[in-house]
Amino acid sequence: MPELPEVEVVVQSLRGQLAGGRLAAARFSGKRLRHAFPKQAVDRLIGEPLQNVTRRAKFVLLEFPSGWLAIHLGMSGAAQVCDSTTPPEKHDHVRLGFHLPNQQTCDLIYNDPRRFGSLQWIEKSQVNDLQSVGALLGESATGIEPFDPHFTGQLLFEKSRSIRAAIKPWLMQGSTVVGVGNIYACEALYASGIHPARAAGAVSLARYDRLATSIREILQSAIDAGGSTIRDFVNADGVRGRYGQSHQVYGREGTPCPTCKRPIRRMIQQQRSTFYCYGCQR
DNA sequence: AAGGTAACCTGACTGC
DNA sequence: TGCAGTCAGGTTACCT
Repeated sequence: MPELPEVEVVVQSLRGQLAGGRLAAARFSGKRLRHAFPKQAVDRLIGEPLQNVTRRAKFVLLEFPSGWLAIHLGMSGAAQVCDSTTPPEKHDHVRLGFHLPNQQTCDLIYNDPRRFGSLQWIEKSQVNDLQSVGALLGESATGIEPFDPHFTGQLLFEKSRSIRAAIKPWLMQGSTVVGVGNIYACEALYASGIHPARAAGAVSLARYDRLATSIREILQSAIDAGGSTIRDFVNADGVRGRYGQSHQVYGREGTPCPTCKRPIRRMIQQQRSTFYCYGCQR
């Protein structure tokens, strides 16, 4: 479900709805997610104030005085804030009850049919900045944030010199730049005219400059549009994203390329669909 | 050590 | 109506 824009949209709506809240209760379905649910840590969190909601790579970070509760939405996860009386639904796995400043209460519900997502706990004592939080969460969260001013074409160029693998799966790994998943990798490569199967180490600095710019612009436009909804993405208010209407190649196999009118093609890389224009991308 | 593959899951959709 | 096959926004353990 979520790449960086979708996660950012969820973070922003959670931040608004949970501001000033204090964790009051936690329930877990018991079903195995990607990682074991950190039950002990979450139980100890009860009573602590939620200080902030932020994002690192594709993780939603709920910040408490003692650490971060990191939520990953996997492919099909959703984090929504509901009234405490909202009845449970199928695939609800975690329910966090909050007391809000105005004497109100609400529940943050984590629902995930495929269970590729997870909740992990990062103790603040072992970590001092968000960069190291990412490193503790996994390989896919080790790269630079695309909106960090240090993310440039020059950086992509330098990091890619010894890479013979295709540029698209290399980008998606998250060890160089984080948050670029299947949709936005396809879109950004199309926007910068780079063939997704080209070896990462065989792309020039000038083209990496264009790619870095495209990545930032496309991610920002997607955030502004509330994210992409392919089938089921909703933000924490249950609202769907509108960026899907702006996809130039993703999910558009057979339709004419917006630039040269040749049909968009689909191929498989690392078991993922890649959409591209064989005329415009070299 | 880089790079490819299989695996983790459920649900929606297509075609016979 | 049903059944089989395909596909889906991600990540990582495990091969070569």
